[in-house]
Amino acid sequence: MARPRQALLSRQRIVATATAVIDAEGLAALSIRRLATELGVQGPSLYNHFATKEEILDAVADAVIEQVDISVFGRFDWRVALRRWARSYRDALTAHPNIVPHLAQGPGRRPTALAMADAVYGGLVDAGWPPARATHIGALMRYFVAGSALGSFARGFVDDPQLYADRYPHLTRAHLLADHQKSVDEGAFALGLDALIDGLARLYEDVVGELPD
Amino acid sequence: MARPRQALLSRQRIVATATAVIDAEGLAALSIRRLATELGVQGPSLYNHFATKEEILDAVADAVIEQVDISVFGRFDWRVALRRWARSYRDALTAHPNIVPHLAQGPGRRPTALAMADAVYGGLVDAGWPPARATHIGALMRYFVAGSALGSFARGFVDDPQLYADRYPHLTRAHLLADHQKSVDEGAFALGLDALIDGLARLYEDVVGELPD
DNA sequence: ACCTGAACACCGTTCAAGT
DNA sequence: ACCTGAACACCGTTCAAGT
Repeated sequence: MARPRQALLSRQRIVATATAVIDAEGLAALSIRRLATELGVQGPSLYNHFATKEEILDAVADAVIEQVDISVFGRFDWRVALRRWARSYRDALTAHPNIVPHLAQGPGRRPTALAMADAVYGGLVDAGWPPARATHIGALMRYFVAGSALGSFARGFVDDPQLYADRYPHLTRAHLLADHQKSVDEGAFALGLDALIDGLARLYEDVVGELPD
Repeated sequence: MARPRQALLSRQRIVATATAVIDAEGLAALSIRRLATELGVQGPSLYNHFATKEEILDAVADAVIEQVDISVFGRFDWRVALRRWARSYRDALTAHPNIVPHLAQGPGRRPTALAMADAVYGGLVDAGWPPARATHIGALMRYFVAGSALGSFARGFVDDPQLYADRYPHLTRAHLLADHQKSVDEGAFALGLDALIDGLARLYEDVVGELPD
């Protein structure tokens, strides 16, 4: 074949297909050859569009973050903005949980991830938070959201009553968790988000005080 | 050589060496052949002690969790116990951050991880939390702690002033974050832990009420 | 500019052969 | 019981050769 008159590949198509493989079979299942097969080309062709596999994973991660709604900062009270952003952030990550370990390494040079960090930090500083606190809040929210998407808590428990019986006196019903995966993880996230924002709002009143309107 | 009269390997020695390689060079650097070389044997020898590489990673993960102090449950007020456990949990994970993505997949069949889940859940239920809430609290604490250890927030920002200048108006000082990695991550964790436990304590008073002594 | 086949130095795992 | 060499089907990446 050599070079076709119309390019067979594009960065966008590569990223979309990589995302589909990672979603369906996990990070470990994504190899260059496998991805190439899925795209109808040979492995080395991909190196015309990305320098390394790492660059492909970065592009997948950034495309996931592109789904996060950061328009809330500046438009709503910081408590409301933080809550809506955290929900949107979690929704984006739980739609693609297998890429979370890669994405949680930080924004690096990924433009969408940097734009998100900029919006969050800027929103908090504009709301009156001291810069150091704004950094901490951005960090701790990422801890909580990334942790919640990294692996389901409920699915982490094997569905085998024999495993828990006798040995772990309080876990006698843990084998049922997997059946309620979604509501357990959702309930835990909701409770943690409430507690976090409640705790931060109380601190805010001490640190920043009520601002005159 | 064939079989030596004194076994060259033991599960313990394999786990210790695997942990050292993962700590020093990351999860991706740990291959069976590399680990075998480090242990002075050939690759296939390891399969006399572990059935798969996955089992080795499970053993590394469980050894990390073994360092977490779960003796606090039942000995202290649940707020104090939760706080001390979370700190100890984070200390254990941040000592071995590269294994966190594996470990955060849940306890599976790892005995130490199951014992920890049992202690946390039991401690909360004994303190009067309804079972469903106790599950949620165990989950959300894992989200926060695992997220905080998964990747440094501060190190996630590249040390390159040019990257942020102009493009990200609020991140003009982000290139300095890496220099303060430890205090940024520690400050964010401390703030989040305070907010979480404060928020949960307020809920506790609504849900459980004050118990007579 | 963009795709290919061949090649390099790697993987995890199996298995028969040794003691 | 426990270590070995050879082998299998894989990896990510490079590169000269094609159009």
